[in-house]
Amino acid sequence: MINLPADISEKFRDKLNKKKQPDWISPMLAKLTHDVFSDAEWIFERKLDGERCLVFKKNGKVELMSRNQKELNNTYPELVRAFEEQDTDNFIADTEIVAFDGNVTSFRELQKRMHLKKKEAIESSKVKVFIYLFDLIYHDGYELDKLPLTERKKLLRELLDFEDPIRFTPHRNEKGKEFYQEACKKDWEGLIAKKANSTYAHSRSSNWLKFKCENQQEFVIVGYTKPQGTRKGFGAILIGFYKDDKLKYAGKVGTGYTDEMLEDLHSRFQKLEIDEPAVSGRLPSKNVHWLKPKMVAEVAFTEWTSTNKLRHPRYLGLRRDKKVKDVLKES
DNA sequence: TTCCGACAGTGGGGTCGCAAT
DNA sequence: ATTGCGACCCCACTATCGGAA
Repeated sequence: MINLPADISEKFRDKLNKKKQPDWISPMLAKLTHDVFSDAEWIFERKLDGERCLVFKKNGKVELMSRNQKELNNTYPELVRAFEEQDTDNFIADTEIVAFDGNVTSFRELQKRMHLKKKEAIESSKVKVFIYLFDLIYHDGYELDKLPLTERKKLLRELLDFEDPIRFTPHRNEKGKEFYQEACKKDWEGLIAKKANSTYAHSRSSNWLKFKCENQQEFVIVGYTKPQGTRKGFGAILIGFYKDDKLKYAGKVGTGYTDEMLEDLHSRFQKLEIDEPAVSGRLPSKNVHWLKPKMVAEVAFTEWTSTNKLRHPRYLGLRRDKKVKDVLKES
C-alpha cells in the first residue's frame, strides 16, 4: 500500500492540491490529427474502441460514469464488483470499457452490451467486457491533475491490482511512427499520443492526439438527401460500389464539405436526377433524390460495419480519373 | 496580425426499448 | 410483426467568434 503524497518524488509535492473528492470531473479529450510523429517528449498508447468511463470510488462505493455523466453501474455490474474488491479506495480513474473480437477491441461487439438496462438481459449477455485504466486524477484527498502524466500513470499502476477485468493501459515511449505502423497492421483503431509531462485538462486538448488508422477509397454517387436547417445545397451523398456488375448501397456521407462544395456539387447533381434508384440494398426513402451513377467520390472512413456501410465517413473530393464501373469494395 | 479553443450546427452508423401502426 | 423514434454510444467536420500568442 502506498501512501500519498509521501511516495511522490519531492519535486512534484507542490503540484498536489488537497481537496474534497469531487463527484464529477470533465474528462480530458483528444484531438484528431493526420500528422503522425515520433518524439521523445511524448508517449503512445493503443487507442481502444469502446466506451469512455470515469471510475469514482469513495468510501467503498463505486460509481461508473459515461462521458456524458450517465451512470453505468447497472450495465456493467461485474466491473462495479471488481472495483469494490480492490483494496484501494477514494480515487478517480479515467478508463475505457471494451469488448474484444479476437485480439482487437470491437465497438460492434460492445454495442450488443452497452445499451442493455434489464438485469436478465445483462446477466445472459455473452459479451465479456474489460476495463482499461489509463489515468489517475484523484486519490485520497489529493487532486492529481497538475502532476505530469507519467507520474499519474506510475501512481495508477502502483495503486491498483490489475487483474481481469481490470487492466492497465501500457504505453510506448518516443517511437510513435513505428508504433502506428504496427498498430494499423494489427487492425487496431489507432494510437493516442500523449505529451509525457502534461497535466490533466478537463477539456479537449492538443496534449492528447488521436492517430487513427483509416481507410480511404472511391465510391459512386447514387443520390443525395435534402439539406436540413441552415445547411446549404444538400445534406449527404448516398454512395455505392459495384459487385458482380451490380451497384450495392454503402450508406451516406454527410461531412467534409465546405459551403462552396455543397453548392457546387448540388448544381452538378441537377442534370443527373432520375426517379428510381440505380442501387440495391436497404435504401432510405425520406428526403432522397436519386442520381444516374456517373460521379465518383473519394471517401475516408474508419471501418465497414456489419451491414456493409461506412463508419465515420467523410468526403474528401471528386475523382474524375475513375470510371464508375471500376469502383469496387476494396477492404 | 495570425492562430487556436470553444461552441453550435450539420452530417454519419449502430443498439435497445417502447409506442404506434 | 414491423416500423418509427428517442436516447445513448461511437464519431468528423465547418463556420464563427473572441482571446491568446
